[in-house]
Amino acid sequence: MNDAVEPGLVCLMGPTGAGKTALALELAARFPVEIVSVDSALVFRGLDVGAAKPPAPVLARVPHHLVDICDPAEVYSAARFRQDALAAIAAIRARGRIPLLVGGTGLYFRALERGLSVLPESDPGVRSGLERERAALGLAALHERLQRVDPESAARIHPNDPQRILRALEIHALSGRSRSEWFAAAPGPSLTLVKFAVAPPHRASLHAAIAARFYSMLEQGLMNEVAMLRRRGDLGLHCPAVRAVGYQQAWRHLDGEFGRAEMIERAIAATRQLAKRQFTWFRGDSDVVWLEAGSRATVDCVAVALEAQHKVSKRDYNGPVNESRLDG
RNA sequence: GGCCAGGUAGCUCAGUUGGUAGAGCAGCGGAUUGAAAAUCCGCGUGUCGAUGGUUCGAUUCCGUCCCUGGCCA
Repeated sequence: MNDAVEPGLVCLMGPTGAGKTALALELAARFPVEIVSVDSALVFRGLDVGAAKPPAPVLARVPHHLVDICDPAEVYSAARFRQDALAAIAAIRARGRIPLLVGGTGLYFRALERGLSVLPESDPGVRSGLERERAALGLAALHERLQRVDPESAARIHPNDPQRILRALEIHALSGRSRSEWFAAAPGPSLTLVKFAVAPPHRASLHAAIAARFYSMLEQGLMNEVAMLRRRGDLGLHCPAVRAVGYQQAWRHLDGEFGRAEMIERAIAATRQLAKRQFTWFRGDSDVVWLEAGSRATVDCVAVALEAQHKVSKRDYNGPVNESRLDG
């Protein structure tokens, strides 16, 4: 009714290994869709087989956004994601095409949907200073300091959670204002998402798929990929890219921390744990529509949502929609 | 075949001077505001190998048997 209202963005969420990519590609064959990846690992160049990145020919055939946009030495973030995703979505719509958001990073979906508070960006200098203090004084001392500068955040952040304690202190050091003061301001504008989540019928089948997929990653050259990253010399376990599931375990194995069999066991377990945390994000969201991976009904269900989008995009933008894609 | 050491949670093991047991890992649930595939929090009933005996009471002590590993034949 109101043309100023953006149509809801169709999202495909789900745990790693559930079959989101296959579903997205099937939909891309039927609709003028461009995929916006919502995945904190796919952004990194050089993380390919281990991150289950779609292979190059697929990326070439179906437009993908927010894949291979960051060097593994850099730190990507939810804030950058929000900015990049909004730009990609606007560009896709301007082309008269339909953005399809596909991924498993719950925080990124939330950042899009609810917005983020305006906060000072992380600063490597301040961060490493705090890391040194942590090593010298201990985490408890830092939590006590947070208690003084920002009691509200200190109450919310567990004393054993170094990442959040350091970030809260960083915000204060950078700006002189506490994290909770920044949070008090309204977050950026929210977006309407039409959310579908895919999952295998049973946890056991997900676990089996995860294990099988890791062995196939090894066959496809995961270790070579990691060796390549190591050869650069500027990466390490402190890099978010190297901490990614599978890469981290391979890296530590090559450091001599444990043998190959243990690496495999740890990597598969870490993947299962990742999938569980992803479930926690999506389950907590009451307006997610759950679909069974790989079924005909699932494809049709998302297709209906995209169909609605397609009408809207034609009406609102009247751009150069490629009709031949429709019955592709 | 003999001797020795083991058989306790899905796995690796601790423990009970006799009152039916607890860690790590795994698993499960949760949190999640510029690292999020990260970071953190919570959750522990298992014929204590089997079977007889002693005992008010045995996973614990004793006997026998089974299984595993090592050494000796």
